[in-house]
Amino acid sequence: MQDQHDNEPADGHKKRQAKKRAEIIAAATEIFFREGYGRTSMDRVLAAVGGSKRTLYNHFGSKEILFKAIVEQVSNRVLAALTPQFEAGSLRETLIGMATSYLKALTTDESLSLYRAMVSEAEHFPDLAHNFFQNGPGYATSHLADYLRTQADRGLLKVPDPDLASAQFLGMIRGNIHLLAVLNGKSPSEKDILDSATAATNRFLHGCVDDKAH
Amino acid sequence: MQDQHDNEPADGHKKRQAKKRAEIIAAATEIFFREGYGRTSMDRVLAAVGGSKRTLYNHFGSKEILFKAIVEQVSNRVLAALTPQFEAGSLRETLIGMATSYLKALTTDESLSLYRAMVSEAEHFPDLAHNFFQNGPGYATSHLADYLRTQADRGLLKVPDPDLASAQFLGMIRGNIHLLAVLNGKSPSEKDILDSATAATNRFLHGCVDDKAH
DNA sequence: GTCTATATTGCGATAGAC
DNA sequence: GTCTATCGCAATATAGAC
Repeated sequence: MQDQHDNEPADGHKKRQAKKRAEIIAAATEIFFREGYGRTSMDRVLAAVGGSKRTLYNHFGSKEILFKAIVEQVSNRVLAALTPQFEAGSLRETLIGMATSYLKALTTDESLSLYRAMVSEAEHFPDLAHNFFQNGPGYATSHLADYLRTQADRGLLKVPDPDLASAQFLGMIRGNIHLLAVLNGKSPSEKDILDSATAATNRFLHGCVDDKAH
Repeated sequence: MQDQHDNEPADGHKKRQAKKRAEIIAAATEIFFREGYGRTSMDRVLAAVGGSKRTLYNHFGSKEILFKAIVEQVSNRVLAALTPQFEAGSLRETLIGMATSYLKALTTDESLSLYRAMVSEAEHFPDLAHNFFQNGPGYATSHLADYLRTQADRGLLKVPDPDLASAQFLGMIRGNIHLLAVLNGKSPSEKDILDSATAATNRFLHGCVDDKAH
């Protein structure tokens, strides 16, 4: 290979670099989220991914940088799934479907790990914690609020403050299920999720819907 | 037997020991909760409390033991305050008062620190995490459930499953306030707390109360 | 590989309580 | 004076960031 310009690596080189980077992140993610930031050592990461120390530090200049890269990558996977998805159907059916998918996304292994990491490291990585809230729970709240607002405008709901109502509803959906999963390290069953979603929707609606039934 | 058994040290010695123990715990609590378990070193604790390493290890044989002692002590202070307190008054007033005191207790600096520590270390101290849930959120839930059950028996509430309703209500009270406080590290204002408590109660009641008003 | 940090222990001296 | 808790300092061994 005599010829490629030294400053312009060919695609193959970039690909190899990207592959290595992905391998490091994949291996490190598992360790960082299982052991926590403090207990995770770069040596341990290196042992898992293989290769040389030099390579590891060429990709990620420090432990903090590696951690941030991990969080960013996992956030992109996890937080998008938190956004409420509305299917067609009655108001009640829509809310139950949304609540189910929200609770399911929230209790994924990866989601629980990210939550633990953000709560643990909020003080030392305030920017990560801030982004986590904005793109995760915060975005889900305001997105659901938009839906509630449209339904309120149609007279189907009585919610003077859609953002507040949205946060209430999401909080009710989580109930104790989320915290239990966080502390126990195991996701709830499908049945628990569906039950909680249904019950939360019923209680939320019967407090919001204009109840003129005699 | 003119005096105490030879194996039982006199009161003065015990008192000095107890004082030192309290000093260690006080200094260590601040560091463990601010820095997290992993980042906290015994040397750092020692520098804060002063004295000798041997004394530290005589009181607490290891870092883990010290951490457990801290969690136990803080739990006793914090978790008791989480238990819903019911004052006399109408159902609505009672629930608002309960919600307010619950949310206030939940967003204390110490309560937030304990929450972070338990979430962070749940995997490595599963017994602590289990006790935390049982004596904290779990106990609060079942205690409120008892109250809801009595009100339901009197026909004032329509709650077929008081435990579920209790978890829903408490989740609604927390809304996003608790997570925001956990991630930001600062407690919400009195106004935010009272507003959330009132709004949650209103929504909860209008979904439970038998709404025959035409 | 290097250099620092860290958990844990040993031991003789000291000071406070009886 | 006799306990007993504490102190100060050194040492060991291991791990960790870079």
